[in-house]
Amino acid sequence: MLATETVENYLKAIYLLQREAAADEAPMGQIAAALGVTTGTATSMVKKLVAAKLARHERFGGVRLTTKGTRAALDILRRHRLVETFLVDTLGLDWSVVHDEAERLEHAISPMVLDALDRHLGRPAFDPHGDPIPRADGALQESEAMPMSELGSGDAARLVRVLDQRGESLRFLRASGLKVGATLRVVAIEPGAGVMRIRPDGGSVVSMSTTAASRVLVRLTRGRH
Amino acid sequence: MLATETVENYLKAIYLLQREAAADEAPMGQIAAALGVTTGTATSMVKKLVAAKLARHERFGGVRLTTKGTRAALDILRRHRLVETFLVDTLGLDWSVVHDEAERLEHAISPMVLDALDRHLGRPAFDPHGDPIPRADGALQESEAMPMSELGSGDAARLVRVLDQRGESLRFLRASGLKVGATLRVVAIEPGAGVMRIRPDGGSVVSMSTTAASRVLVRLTRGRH
DNA sequence: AGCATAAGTTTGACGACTCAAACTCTAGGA
DNA sequence: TCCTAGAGTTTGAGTCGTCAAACTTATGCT
Repeated sequence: MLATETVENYLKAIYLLQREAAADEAPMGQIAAALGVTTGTATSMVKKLVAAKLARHERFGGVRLTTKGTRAALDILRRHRLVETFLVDTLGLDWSVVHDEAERLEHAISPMVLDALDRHLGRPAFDPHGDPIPRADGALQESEAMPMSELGSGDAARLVRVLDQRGESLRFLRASGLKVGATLRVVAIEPGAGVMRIRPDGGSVVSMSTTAASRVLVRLTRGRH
Repeated sequence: MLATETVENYLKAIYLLQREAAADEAPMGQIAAALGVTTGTATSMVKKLVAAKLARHERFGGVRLTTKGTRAALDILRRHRLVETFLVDTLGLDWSVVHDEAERLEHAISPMVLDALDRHLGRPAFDPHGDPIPRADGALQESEAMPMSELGSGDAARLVRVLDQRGESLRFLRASGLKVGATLRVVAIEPGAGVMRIRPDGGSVVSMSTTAASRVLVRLTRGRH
């Protein structure tokens, strides 16, 4: 089906950037940045993906995966997220380190090992960061959630997903008692300072920038309305 | 410390061939065969290992790892065997398939994951084939054992290690009830035919060539003397 | 409209790993 | 001793993924 480890990385990066981008297209520069290569390198690799019918691209435009490319990207994402779940649930590693580890392991997992892993973990639907794990057939169920930054003062909510998976951010959240599944309450909002104050249940109040809060997704349990 | 996946594969192959070879040197042709490359390729890679002080080699001679190379090879072997143990013990895969899977995974395991895996498995000393797992410091304890081919008629023994790890051989052994830890008895030996007949405890008699039997190691529990 | 700047593309080169094929050495008969 | 078969080496070339640097296009500001 698909080829090298490098190709897998490009597909995954394009897939994720496409989800984020407004135009549903991944800009070449961001693909390059995501992979840590020069834009020239990204351009020539994308050319290869296009030749393999994994992506579409026109000169000076954005990159978009084909159905085939999307299917392959979801397969990689499935491997990545199952491996992360395994590293946290079975091996007990901290969620702030598993992303990088999974990045390496995801390419070495065969379908047989993947299925055994899935079974061992009880066929989980979400990984430790709350990201949905694509099913083997490529189905992906995003969970309903809103950015924590949109909560109002006094709102109570449950944390369901963390989008920013840099180790630094994850360590801050864990240290604050903000993990997936935790409930919390908005104590105060200071729009001028761009800061909100949050109290996780059973923890003490922490301050977060609105920007950081916008990358944490929650589900409202009791609104202020 | 060490470099690419390819280099790791060469080191592991040389280490294993060196153990087997009479002269404690790995012949170039066998290195090439083990890695599935031409001898020309092996020659040039070995040249690189020598430049990195991982191996010694003189023109038209055999290859021998340096202390540094041996240390690196043991590290890879540790990863390989721990992964195999994990695949069998935790994920429940059959021992006839885990070798190839571990071959891919061993290169993607970081020290942190390796240690977590080791802890999760209870710091095992042997893998599912009975091969000793090198310790993190490079210590390796070979178990005392003799080839099953050296048993005499009527001898009882426990199977402690399987050297031939091709899927075909392992499937035969498993189907016969001959797994690591099993006890067995030699029913008959027919030197002319080069065949011995074995009865695993709780199983029925199976025939094996002396050659195949020589690659199965046992510990005598009751001799015929 | 005109132009500077940011974004993307192309080109030429390189390192890692590989092969095929020509070549060289070693060792074991006759 | 000589010669040859087998093992090993060398050379030239190719693929993959990468970079640096020269070049092209698009965009947004004045």
